[in-house]
Amino acid sequence: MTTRTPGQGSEDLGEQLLRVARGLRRAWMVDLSAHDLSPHEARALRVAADRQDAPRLRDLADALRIAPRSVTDVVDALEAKGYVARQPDPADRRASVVLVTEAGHAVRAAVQEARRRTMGDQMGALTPAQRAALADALTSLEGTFDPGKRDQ
Amino acid sequence: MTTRTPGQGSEDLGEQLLRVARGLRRAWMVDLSAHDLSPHEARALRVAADRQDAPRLRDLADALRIAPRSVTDVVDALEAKGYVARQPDPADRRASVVLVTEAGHAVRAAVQEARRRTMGDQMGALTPAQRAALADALTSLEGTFDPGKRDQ
DNA sequence: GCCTCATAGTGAGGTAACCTCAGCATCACG
DNA sequence: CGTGATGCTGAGGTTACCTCACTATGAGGC
Repeated sequence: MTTRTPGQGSEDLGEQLLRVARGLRRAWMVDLSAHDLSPHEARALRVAADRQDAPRLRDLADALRIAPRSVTDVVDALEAKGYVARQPDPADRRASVVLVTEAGHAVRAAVQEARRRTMGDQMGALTPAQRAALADALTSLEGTFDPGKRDQ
Repeated sequence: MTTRTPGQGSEDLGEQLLRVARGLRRAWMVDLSAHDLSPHEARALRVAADRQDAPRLRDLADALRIAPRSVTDVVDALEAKGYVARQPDPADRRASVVLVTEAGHAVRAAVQEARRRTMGDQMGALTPAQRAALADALTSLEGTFDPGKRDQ
């Protein structure tokens, strides 16, 4: 907590990490807006596309970490764009499941490709050794968080 | 972009970085909400406190990267809490400068200390070598962004 | 079978944090 | 000393969340 101690250095390091993350996120949002998707819409689309059994709205709420009510709007938006369709859940007549349409799979693939390319561009600035060291440090940092946080 | 590629690996690495950043940010917001400050309010307070010449609202807008109109509300909030005071700019009667009050300096110090401690806790999970490697990689990554982005 | 309680989704309405546009006061300059 | 730029703010809109209340179901106890 004094002069050039870990305390001070850590603060800077954390800020730097946040700054870099902001840059990555900004680039990501540019990719998304090119496909006219909000971050939540993209994540919902991804979750729905990645499961073999179509998720209920409730499942999306959990995955996106937002209130169930809010998922209704996200799915409404995706449905309006023709990327998903609601289908009654055969196992529970209260529930709906979210099916990804052909168009939905297409944009989801396009967005993923854009993301891959953008991230590749940025991470390409690192040497393999740097990438390995970064991964190592990030993995250690992830251990400091509440382990009950699922995401992406 | 080839076989066991940076392409795929980079995407994961970027996601991991974003995930870690999300954890840091979450902890930061907890610190902030303990002092009843929004992120923008905290940043505005910091900018105003760090300059020796009190900034105009316009300067805060630039520092926070939000529209000038939006700064009015941020400063309104800080003023309502007694942390800053508007003062007419002696050099330009159109403008106001933002002065940090005693109470403002106090919370700003408290928040900074909390941030330092929180970040120290998280970064403390790393060995000095990991910290150095992380800083090195982050510095390289920062170089890939548009260099015209000032912040914090 | 029926009653009760929990759960899935949504309508209504609220809030926070942005934005743009218009307007006023003031500045800077030819 | 007019003309156009600049600093701030009122009015009002958007987005992305939220809670609360409601309907339709499901599921367990008896």
